Amino acid sequence: MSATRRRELVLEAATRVFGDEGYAGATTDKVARAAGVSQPYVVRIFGTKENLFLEVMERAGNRLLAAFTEEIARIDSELALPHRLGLRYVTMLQDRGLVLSLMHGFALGADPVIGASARCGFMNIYRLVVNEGGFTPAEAYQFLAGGMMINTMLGLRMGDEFDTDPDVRDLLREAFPEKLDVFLAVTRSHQERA
Amino acid sequence: MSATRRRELVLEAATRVFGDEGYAGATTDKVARAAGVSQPYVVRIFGTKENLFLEVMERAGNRLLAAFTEEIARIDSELALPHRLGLRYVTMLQDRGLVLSLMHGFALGADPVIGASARCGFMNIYRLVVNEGGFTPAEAYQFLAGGMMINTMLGLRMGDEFDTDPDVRDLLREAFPEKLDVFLAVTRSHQERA
DNA sequence: TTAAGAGGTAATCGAATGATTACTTAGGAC
DNA sequence: GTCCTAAGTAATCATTCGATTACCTCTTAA
Repeated sequence: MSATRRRELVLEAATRVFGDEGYAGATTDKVARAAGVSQPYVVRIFGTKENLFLEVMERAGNRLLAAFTEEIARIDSELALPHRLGLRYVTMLQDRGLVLSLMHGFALGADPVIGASARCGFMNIYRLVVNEGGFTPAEAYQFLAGGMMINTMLGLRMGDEFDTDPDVRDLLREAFPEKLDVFLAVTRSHQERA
Repeated sequence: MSATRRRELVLEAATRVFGDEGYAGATTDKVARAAGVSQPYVVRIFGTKENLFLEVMERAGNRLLAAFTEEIARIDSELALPHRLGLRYVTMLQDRGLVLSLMHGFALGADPVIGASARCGFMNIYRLVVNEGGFTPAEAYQFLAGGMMINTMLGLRMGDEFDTDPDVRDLLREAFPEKLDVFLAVTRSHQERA
């Protein structure tokens, strides 16, 4: 297999593993197993585990930027842009580990190199919705806050309790006023992992 | 020193360490050093590192519940309750690592034991503001989303860029419309750690 | 035919880490 | 005084993990 294709497969696997276990909790061996290659090869492709995580975060940030950019460019919709971006974000939860890897990175701001990259990635989203999407800072804040709440619901696997706790049901219905089915489907697909 | 007092000191130290490094990234040795005791003693007090983290999360959740409960009981204020709870939350950021430890736990929902505890702690807050604070589910959602956004700004150490990036300034002014000074003070006190 | 380079792995190493064991010390109770 | 218990540590162990080294195996071009 070509090196670039293999590299992409490893990045996808790493995204899932880092999303589940976090930076410190994940191991290069778990990533290698998930990608179907040997552990030394993962290290050889990316140099260090830290480098691999940085690439995972960068890739995730770029995917979000690309999706939002595409949505901003759409004109064949009567829905308001914040609403459309929110729907688009929920759709992206199906890309397993994508936003969870970012969330783990967002909690590691104390790390000099990971923190700097995470701050940069976050602000790129902010700048996009303000500069290209025409959001006011207040609108951008509200949009991002909703995103962080969705991240938390995903990270907590809150969907696992949807059927057992009526309060969870109420909360998730607020967090996902339209695409609750998508979130619950994502939850179920994550459960199959274990 | 009495065992209970020592135990409390270790819990405080562990809260800071787990807040900075996360569950997997933290080590019992770092906690021990921060608490001024030996590593085996930390293990002996709490049995396992996982147990220690669970106690840190539980303690943090209880502190939040206590503060919100107290604020809900206050009647000598003309401010709306969501507003007062938000101010109270920002005040609690001064307790170093408290909310960051929770945030790390919120990203570990895939872990069977940590995840269950984290979900429980989160829903306890939700239930409090709904049942005791009289919030509608929509109000509770908005309140919690703001909290998750604040957690993210703290985890990212976004305050470090307040002076260098005007977009960061705009965003933080939205996230902390009143107590921005408190957040920036917390940021600075965290920097002194390194 | 063969040499060379790309894609990949097995074996292994050193450091870090959670946990265990055995030991030490201080302070009452009798 | 001495015994006993609670508080605490030094030494150490087994495992795990990231990284390194040496090697293997195709394909391809001269």
